[in-house]
Amino acid sequence: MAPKQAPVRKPAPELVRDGLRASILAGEFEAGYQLRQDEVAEQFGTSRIPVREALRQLESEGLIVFHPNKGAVVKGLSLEDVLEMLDIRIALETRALKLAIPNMAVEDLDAAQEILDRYDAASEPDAWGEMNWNFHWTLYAPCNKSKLLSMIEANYGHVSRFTRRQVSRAAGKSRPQKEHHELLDLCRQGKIEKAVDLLERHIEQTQKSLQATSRLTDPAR
Amino acid sequence: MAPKQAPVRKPAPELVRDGLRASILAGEFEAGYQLRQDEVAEQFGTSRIPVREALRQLESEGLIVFHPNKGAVVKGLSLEDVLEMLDIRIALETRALKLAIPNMAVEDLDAAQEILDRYDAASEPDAWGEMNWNFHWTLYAPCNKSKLLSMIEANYGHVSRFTRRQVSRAAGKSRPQKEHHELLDLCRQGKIEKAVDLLERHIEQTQKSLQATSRLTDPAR
DNA sequence: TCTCTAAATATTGCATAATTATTTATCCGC
DNA sequence: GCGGATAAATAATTATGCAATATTTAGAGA
Repeated sequence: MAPKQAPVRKPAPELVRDGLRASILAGEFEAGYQLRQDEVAEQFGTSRIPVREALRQLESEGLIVFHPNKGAVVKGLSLEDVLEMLDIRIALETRALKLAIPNMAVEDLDAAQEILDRYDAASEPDAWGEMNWNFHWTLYAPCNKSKLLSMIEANYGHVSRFTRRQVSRAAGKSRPQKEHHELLDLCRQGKIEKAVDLLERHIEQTQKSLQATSRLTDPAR
Repeated sequence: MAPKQAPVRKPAPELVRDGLRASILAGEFEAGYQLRQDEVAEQFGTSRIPVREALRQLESEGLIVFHPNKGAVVKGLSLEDVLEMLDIRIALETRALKLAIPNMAVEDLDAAQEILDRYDAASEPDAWGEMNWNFHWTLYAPCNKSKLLSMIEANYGHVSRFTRRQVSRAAGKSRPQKEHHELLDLCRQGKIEKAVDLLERHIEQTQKSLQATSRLTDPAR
């Protein structure tokens, strides 16, 4: 039997879902934007049926909201919502870190170190976000818990959609980066409790930065 | 203007989704059971279109799995999967407890106490599960984080589908219940760190019980 | 009897069509 | 002009139908 490449044709609903999700997370739509079904259908070259299935999944993921008989709109998040998602980041990521540290290999630590070095060298704030996340992810991945990791990824995607530019600039680079180095050191030394505590404070710092910048942005609310 | 009751008719996909989810979580289907679209549609008195939307949502929730061109089956979980979900319980619930304790009112503590008293009096293991969860929930609810709480609820639903009978019987009543009393005391005294630590160990205990009973159940694997 | 193949059957996937709800436009009285 | 009712247009929702894929059954040959 020839090792025939499985002719995997992804079902339409999944293509639409993945495409829309990428667009939404990339910030291509503003909050409240209405996703018209025939429009999306035409864009993906299908009928509205697969589109509706995709939209329902994105609804379950919390990216859009369905209004009965009025369609789906891209979900907006309040400051409180984002702060809560940062609490969820703390919850999930501290657990992942705790489980990951005993499993960390030298390569994992080296990879994290390398990211930090590049981070140190980088000057444009726009690049910080991605490197920041790569570093965190490198620390969590060794926990080897696929569901936990995918929840972390999904939650971070939501958060970053709203904090992308704001936080990294506001918080600056030096303080978070200092904490990153400390965090990596603690991982190296296997100091689980201290590392977890630091990570918690590290993300709480993001909460504070966000609150501070938001207070500046809309002082009335 | 008359205070007319809004004639809110829930859309079909949501009815089907909620109905199927309840059935699955109640354990009415065994893992691997195929949910035929015609069958479900007839059961709910609709066509297959809303059913497909409901199934897609349940897929996103992790309750079923879609196999292209073969339909949807109720998802089964391995021991590792359930243990991982208990890790997620620890992650989410320790955070919720930490945030809840400063907000706990006397009524919250009294409600929790009352559940424990009824728990002490109950003799049938089948009732333990629900009371156990009511107690935990009462401790988390004051955190006032709706998304965190709904994640906790969803995750617990998945776990309990597989641990319902197994764990509560295997672990017995006395040890978990002793920990419940301790936990409530720590909440009363506002000892956040100690309470969180105890909760973590409490759920880890469930992991151990589960591993122990599973080792007894299928010794080969 | 067993196995392989092919027809029959069942089921999914998706497009089209019909229905229903909502929004927008138009008209009329004031 | 300004409401307010009515009609047209628009969009969402759901039903139906058909093609594609998978599964089962039946039959032929060893």
